[in-house]
Amino acid sequence: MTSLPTYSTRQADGFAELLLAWYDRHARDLPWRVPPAKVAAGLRQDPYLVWLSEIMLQQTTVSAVRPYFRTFVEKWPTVGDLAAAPVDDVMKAWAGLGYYSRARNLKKCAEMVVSQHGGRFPDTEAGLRTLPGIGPYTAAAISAIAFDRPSAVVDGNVERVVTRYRAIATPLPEAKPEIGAFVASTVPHSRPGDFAQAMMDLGATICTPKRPACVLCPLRDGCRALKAGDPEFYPVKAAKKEKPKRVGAAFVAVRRDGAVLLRKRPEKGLLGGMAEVPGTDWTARIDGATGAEAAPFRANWRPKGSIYHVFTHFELELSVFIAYVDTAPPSGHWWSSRATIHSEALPTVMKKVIEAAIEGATQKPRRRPE
DNA sequence: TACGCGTGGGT
DNA sequence: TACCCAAGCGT
Repeated sequence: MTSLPTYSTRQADGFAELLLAWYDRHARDLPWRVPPAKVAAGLRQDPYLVWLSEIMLQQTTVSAVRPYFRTFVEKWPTVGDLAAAPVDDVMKAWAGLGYYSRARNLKKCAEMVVSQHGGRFPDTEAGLRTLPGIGPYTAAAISAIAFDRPSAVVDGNVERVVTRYRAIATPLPEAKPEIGAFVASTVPHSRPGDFAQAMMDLGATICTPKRPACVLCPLRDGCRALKAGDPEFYPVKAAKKEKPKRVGAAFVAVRRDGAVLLRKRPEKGLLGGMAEVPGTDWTARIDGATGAEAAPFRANWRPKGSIYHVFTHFELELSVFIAYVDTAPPSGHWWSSRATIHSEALPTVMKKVIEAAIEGATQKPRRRPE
């Protein structure tokens, strides 16, 4: 059992004050945020909007989230609206944002808030942690931002800011407890929500992964990494694994009126519950079936080149085939018309496939290292 | 604990 | 180009 360093008030002295003063001048303007001046006037963000934005922002950039957040708030202005929505509608609205289990848990969570909490989010970290999709980070963020509690909010930005400020050379994720201890010792009992958001804004705009703008940083005087001359050295991370390559084939069946044949992927696992065109399994290159002979049914399949897509843990090359057929959909499949295809729950990789088949100037073979 | 889980943008 | 990265969670 290793003991964490205890941070005296003096070690973190001034940290929160300097950071908050900076935030008062430089807070980003974000649609899900109440600006510091309004927080000072007593305004709090709707916990539903804080939760929705935090789920969307998990491992996802602000620019990617903006349009989705707007759409969701328009479609489902309250947690009750979302709880009452068909899950397929939620998946369709989430399509393209990635990490689709977030969308399923979002829906489950909304239902639980309504059925078990009277339509109000729990206002403590422990209570929030009982809900699906809410982990340590998100529970702390909601409790601080929506409920004004002094939770230690630690995300990737905070990890970077703190490992630099304290010159913590322990690699992540091993360093997380030490980072958490520092944040817990530093978070102010006044303005904890602003403090959390200030840390994240600092990490996103000043204390960036590459070429941090230390000259503009409100914490530069106390930053040990800057003093040592190489802030970019931090945070130290464990080595990454190599991404395996997989291959497969995808078959775009098109009806005379332009409708495309779709089916639904299994609820669990990769792209769980999302729509796809029929295709082979995605296997290691060795014995992958990637030709027209692997088609799910007989038709005049014509090759339309291939598409390339990178997932978190593997690279995928799909050979694309197209055929014009006019039959009843096989069981479990459906025809999606030109009008509905754009609102299906199609992940980006499948949009690439359909694009290649239909718009398809055959994609120029991409050169990749073997 | 380590892995499975998307996507798009930056350098 | 080939990485790296982004407000993590569930198992």
